[in-house]
Amino acid sequence: MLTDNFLKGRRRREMSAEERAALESVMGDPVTLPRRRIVARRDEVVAQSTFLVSGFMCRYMDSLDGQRQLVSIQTSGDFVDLHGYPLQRLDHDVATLSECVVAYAPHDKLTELIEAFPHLGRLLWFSTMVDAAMHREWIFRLGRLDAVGRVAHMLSETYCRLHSVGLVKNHSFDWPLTQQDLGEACGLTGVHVNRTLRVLREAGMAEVSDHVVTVLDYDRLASAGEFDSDYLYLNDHTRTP
Amino acid sequence: MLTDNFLKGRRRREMSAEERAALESVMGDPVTLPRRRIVARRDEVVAQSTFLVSGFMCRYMDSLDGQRQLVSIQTSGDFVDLHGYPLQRLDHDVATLSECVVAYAPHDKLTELIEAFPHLGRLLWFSTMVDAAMHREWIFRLGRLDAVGRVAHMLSETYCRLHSVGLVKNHSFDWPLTQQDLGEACGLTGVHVNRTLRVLREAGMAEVSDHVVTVLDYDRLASAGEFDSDYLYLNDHTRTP
DNA sequence: CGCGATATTGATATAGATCAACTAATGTGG
DNA sequence: CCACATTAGTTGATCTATATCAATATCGCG
Repeated sequence: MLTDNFLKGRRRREMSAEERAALESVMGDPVTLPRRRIVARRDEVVAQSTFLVSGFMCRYMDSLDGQRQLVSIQTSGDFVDLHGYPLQRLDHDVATLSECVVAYAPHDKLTELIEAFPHLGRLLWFSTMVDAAMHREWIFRLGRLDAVGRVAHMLSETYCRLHSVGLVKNHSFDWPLTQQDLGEACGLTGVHVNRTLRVLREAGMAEVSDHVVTVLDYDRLASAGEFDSDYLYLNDHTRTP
Repeated sequence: MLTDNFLKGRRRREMSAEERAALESVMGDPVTLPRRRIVARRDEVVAQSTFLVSGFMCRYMDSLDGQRQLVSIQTSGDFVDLHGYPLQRLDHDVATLSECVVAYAPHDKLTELIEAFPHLGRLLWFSTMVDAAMHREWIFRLGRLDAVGRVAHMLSETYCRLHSVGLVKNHSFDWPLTQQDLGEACGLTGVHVNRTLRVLREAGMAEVSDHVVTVLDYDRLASAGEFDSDYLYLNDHTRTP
């Protein structure tokens, strides 16, 4: 089903078959989007939210001089702009990083869904709160870690998230971001990301090549990024990669 | 009433008298907390959330070498750790910055409240999504603004938030944070915050003295911080300070 | 084959950190 | 009420991580 990866591997995922069917029923047909496509713009009034079935998307904000700051990266199973449901209008832009399959959930149907299944409503709320927890971790990363720490933290986070939905094979996962993109997520220039990745590679922690990340030594990578996956609210089974 | 400032000045505040009374009824008696008191700790399982009636609180995370990063500042009318309701356990610490009056809302009562008043449930969700929008703006601030921009943005944000709940008088508001605290919010050292505040003061944009911030030229301050209050989701009446 | 995008490396510049000293305010115990 | 300790703020000198600028290399693709 389209929503198979929704909250997969997370604590509190307990969702009845009935609830899952109800959630699935509010989704429109799946749509394939090309890479680097803007999906929603800041200030836009939104009447539906995007569920990411597969691929990578991001949310970002641009500064006046055109510098871009990613504020989140979304992967398979994420309800990308569910934030737009209570907020009604977006405070950031949303775009694809790779080719993506998405399904749209109209907000009026979400309202019906939540009134019929209050517990499912709390799960949806929960999923947006995990996003907020990731935001907080990004604030910490930008405010208190140096370049090596930031990149190590970013890679550790992505590794754990993708592991929880079964998208890590042989310690590797697809990674459609350029070094420039990674810099825009970590508050660094593309050039410095390049040098930082070399440090991680030469230390035998992780390497990125050909749009695939391979985590060579998770413990040391996580340690370099002061990373602890607690804030992802994964369940015991998927928590340790 | 205790919750008078909840969502005050925000879009979508529409709350019926019945809803407001119901919200008020889940709050315990108000409690006064001293300044610099830790209220909740990371990893703690939480069974109640803290509503901030008056004063300043913060949420923060410490790095391994003891460096602190504030991830949010909470002011009167904020449901400080409502995030803990869907999440059940916290990913950060919570403390007071000034003497505070708070009221606690037990989570089991919140569940009853939301099932009885689904619309009120969406308002609570909305309030946590405004927090998430602020998190995103903090990510942008740390990732893309220089020291002057970060501090200008922080002061602009606080000015608008306090204005919306009526706590700005004569372009001034109480500000219990030290320069060190402000640095911990902006990813700067206390020393550099000092120099940065001097720049803002000498430019005639804002000054901080004796724990009071006075905004001398809001337009230039906001401009220096690339600040646009959209993400606070204020209504038309309170939006322009 | 050639062109735009991406990655890599080197040289130099700079914003902010760090270290250090001093001042001003605030509080506390004798 | 004063002596002294503690905390917060201020300023200067120096250091360093990362930005910036520049050049070259590589790769996928029309």
